[in-house]
Amino acid sequence: MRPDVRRNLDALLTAAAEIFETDGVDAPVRRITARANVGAGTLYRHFPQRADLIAAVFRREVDACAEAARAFSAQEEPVEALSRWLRHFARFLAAKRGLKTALHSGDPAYEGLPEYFQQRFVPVVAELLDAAAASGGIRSDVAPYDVLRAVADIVAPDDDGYTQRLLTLLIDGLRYRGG
Amino acid sequence: MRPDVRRNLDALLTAAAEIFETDGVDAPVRRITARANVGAGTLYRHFPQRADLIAAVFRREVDACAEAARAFSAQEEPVEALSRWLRHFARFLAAKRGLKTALHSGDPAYEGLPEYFQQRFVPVVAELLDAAAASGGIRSDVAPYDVLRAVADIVAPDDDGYTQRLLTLLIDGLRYRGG
Amino acid sequence: MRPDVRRNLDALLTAAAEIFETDGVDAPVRRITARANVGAGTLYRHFPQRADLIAAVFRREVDACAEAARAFSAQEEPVEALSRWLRHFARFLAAKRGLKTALHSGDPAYEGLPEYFQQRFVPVVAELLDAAAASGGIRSDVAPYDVLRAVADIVAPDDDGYTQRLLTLLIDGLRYRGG
Amino acid sequence: MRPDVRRNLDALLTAAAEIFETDGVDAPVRRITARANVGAGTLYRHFPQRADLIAAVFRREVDACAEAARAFSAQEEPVEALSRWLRHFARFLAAKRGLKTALHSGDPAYEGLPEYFQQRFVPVVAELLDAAAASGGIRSDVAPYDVLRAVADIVAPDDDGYTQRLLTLLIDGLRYRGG
DNA sequence: AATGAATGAGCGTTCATTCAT
DNA sequence: CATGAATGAACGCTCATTCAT
Repeated sequence: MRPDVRRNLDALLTAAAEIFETDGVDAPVRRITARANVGAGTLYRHFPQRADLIAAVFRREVDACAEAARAFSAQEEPVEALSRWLRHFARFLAAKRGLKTALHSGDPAYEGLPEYFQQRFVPVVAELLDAAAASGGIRSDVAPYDVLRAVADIVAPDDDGYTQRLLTLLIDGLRYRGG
Repeated sequence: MRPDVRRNLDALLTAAAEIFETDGVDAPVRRITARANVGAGTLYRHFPQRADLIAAVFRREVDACAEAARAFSAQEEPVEALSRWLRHFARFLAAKRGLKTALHSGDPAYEGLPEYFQQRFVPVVAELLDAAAASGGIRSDVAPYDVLRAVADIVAPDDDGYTQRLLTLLIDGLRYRGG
Repeated sequence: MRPDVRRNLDALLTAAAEIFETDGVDAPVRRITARANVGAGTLYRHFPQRADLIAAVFRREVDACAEAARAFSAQEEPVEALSRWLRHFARFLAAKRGLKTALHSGDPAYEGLPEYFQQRFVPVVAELLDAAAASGGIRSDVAPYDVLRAVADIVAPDDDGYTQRLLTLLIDGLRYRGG
Repeated sequence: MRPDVRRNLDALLTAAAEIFETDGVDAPVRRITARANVGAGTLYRHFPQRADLIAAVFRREVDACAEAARAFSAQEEPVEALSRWLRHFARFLAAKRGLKTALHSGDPAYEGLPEYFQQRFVPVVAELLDAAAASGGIRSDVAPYDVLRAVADIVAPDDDGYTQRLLTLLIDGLRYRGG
């Protein structure tokens, strides 16, 4: 990859990351290109769909977030590992203004985005749930996707207290069994 | 209030209700005024903020939804009454395309909207929670507002299965108590 | 119609006529609105399709051109009347830069335009052809539409000599009969 | 000429021919370079003007079309040879989407194009006209260029019926003499 | 009080052309 | 010589809001 291309790509990803942080993921395209000092065409060349840019911007962080599950699994007992990681995942989402909305918007501009995130995160939460269920700490009839989506729904970037309380409630729901 | 003013107001509310149902609450203003056979200025006179129109449109239904809690309380035991009403409330939100998003969007156009809904619904859910806690069916350390907001977060108009499963999980979380 | 609306409409039609003359009928919309000192929306309100604007701009002139056939019919013998009017029609088209191309472009922006022009002109040329054929001056097996289209094809705004020579040839073709 | 240069040139010509066939002669440049697996700069090096590319692409076919006149002249009597060749020429143009329009568009991108085609075709039609006039089958006061241009004007790729009828009329015009 | 025409900034997107690599 | 990434002006169009009528 040519160095100037690399430079432009980096500039775009950096600019997009900053803009996404402050303005959310559906900020005007022009703001990103302006910040990156790059023509509009350059952005469209690298990221024909807005979803492609979002995915690219968050890919590393997504991977890191997914990886974190291993550490929790290794260090904590299963239910605690699950709990920790869900909170970790919530923080991840909270930092991405507008991502939550985009994920379930149905807007064609975001096509492919939910799929990408699911592919990465569903296995992670599935494993955590299985381990916790195997340990007898939670019930085993809850789908990984539901949990993932629930956390995404519940995240409130501006109200961490609420998010934490709801996560507790959600995990308690997983712990609850009939009786 | 002059009769023609009254007529215009009614036309606007009716039109907006229909448009909101089909196109969601951030449908173009013009579609509403066109359907109501009313000038754009007339709408802005009565509802300076889009939130005002939404609140007005849904006021009656909000009231009805809140009232329904009484019936549930009278007919069911406390936890069941709570559960029933939360599902009722979820259906109410599911029917209002885009309302959920608008409620937490932070968009200045929707200023005042969350407050209005809270004023009406928080007391309702507070009462249901208190009764259920008093009966020993659920714990007592969960804030009404949190529950309300959680249901709004969780509602998925196009995926009732998910909504129902999550409501179950949420209520189970309320039932869970430490041990 | 309110006077300001009338004024804007006039400004638009005048501006469009001027722009069409110099830049052709697919000049950028913005150039027209700029010249008319009018917002883009105003143009779109009155003329949702570009074809609508073109039709409106040329309507009066189209009518005048069609009407002219009467005078020729009244004053000249049939074949001469036909000949004169075809040249008149050619001049009309020559003055409308790009109209010819637009008429047969298939571009959806020009939808409805050919139809409008045909509706107006086909009867005119049909009558002229019939009269000329009745007088024995030309053959009777040529379709009005073909003649109309042929003239449109042949018109060369920048080369009146060519246009005139070809018109002669075309009319001679009409005069020719087998032997 | 270096073999790689030759290869690129061939690829460009082949690609352009295919694209012109399907998308017309003002298809985006990029589509051509992409199909040829060649950089944009390579195209611009060889064909600084779009017209240069068009001329190069059609050169062989132009030559073949011009050559065909000889065969007609040899096999048919003069007027018939003329008639046949004009229809042949019309088919040639009809197959080149957008060429007709480009020829008389005045667009600077097509600069030089008309000249190239004239150089090749005018002598051909001149000879055919002369022969036909010499045989007494047609008049002798019509310029070759006019006939050529008229055919180009008249060609309608999507309406062969019209094209044929107009060609007949045109040739009849040539046959007509005063009378 | 009501109208609804007008505004015009703002959007996403395309594409001929240039020029660093 | 060739590449192909980058440019960036230009386009058509939308729509919340204002304000002359």
